Amino acid sequence: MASEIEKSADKSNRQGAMLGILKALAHPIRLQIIVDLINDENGAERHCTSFGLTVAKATRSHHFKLLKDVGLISHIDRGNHSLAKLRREELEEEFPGLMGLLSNL
Amino acid sequence: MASEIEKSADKSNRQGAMLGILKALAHPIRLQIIVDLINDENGAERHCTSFGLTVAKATRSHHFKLLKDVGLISHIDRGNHSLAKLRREELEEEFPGLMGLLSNL
DNA sequence: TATAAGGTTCGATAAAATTCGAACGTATAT
DNA sequence: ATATACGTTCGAATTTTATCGAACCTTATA
Repeated sequence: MASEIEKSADKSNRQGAMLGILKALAHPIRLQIIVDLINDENGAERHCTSFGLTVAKATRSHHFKLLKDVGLISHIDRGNHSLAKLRREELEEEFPGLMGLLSNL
Repeated sequence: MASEIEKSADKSNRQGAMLGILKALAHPIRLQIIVDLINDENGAERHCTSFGLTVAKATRSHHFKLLKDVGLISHIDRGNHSLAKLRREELEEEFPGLMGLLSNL
């Protein structure tokens, strides 16, 4: 059973996690990536190069790392190939409505 | 009737508006303000000083201006007194699910 | 094995956001 | 009318993000 303190901590972590997600989404490139992934078929895996980003590869890598660090995507690294996959179910489970909110853009 | 181009423009503006909102929410102080307002009773108006923020008044003013500029709150300025009100219905109309998403934090 | 093709990391630079004090403006109260 | 309280604006300093080239690493291919 959770004490008041634990519940409060949960709440804080939850808000912190949401803050991280909001920070990650608060950039046009990263928002576009997530919107694209949401509108893809469920479970789709996409090459990092398939989003038509017009930035240097170091910058692209930076943005994908950020999205991965906050849990928006999982990143399959095969050294040569890099695939991005939306963590759809996990996100819907933790923050119901987030996917739907971003799917209408 | 909307042409394809107009629909595309709408889409882009919509995403731009959402990007602005995400940027506004991507700061702990501003997120806390909005979460507090959401959990208040509908239509509540609150003094800017009632959120317990520990920043200088210039900083506080800056954050509230940002929230107002992206349409998250309306700002009633009486010279002396400053009240903040969540634009709940308008936001729910334009971005269904946003209020609900932030109400569970 | 050697070569090429991607992706990541590092270091430096540029751009954006945050913060605050000071000056100013506006309303309320004495 | 004067003083006080509160909010905004301005300017500067600090901090955080974003960006890119170069070097490096890993896999695939000749």
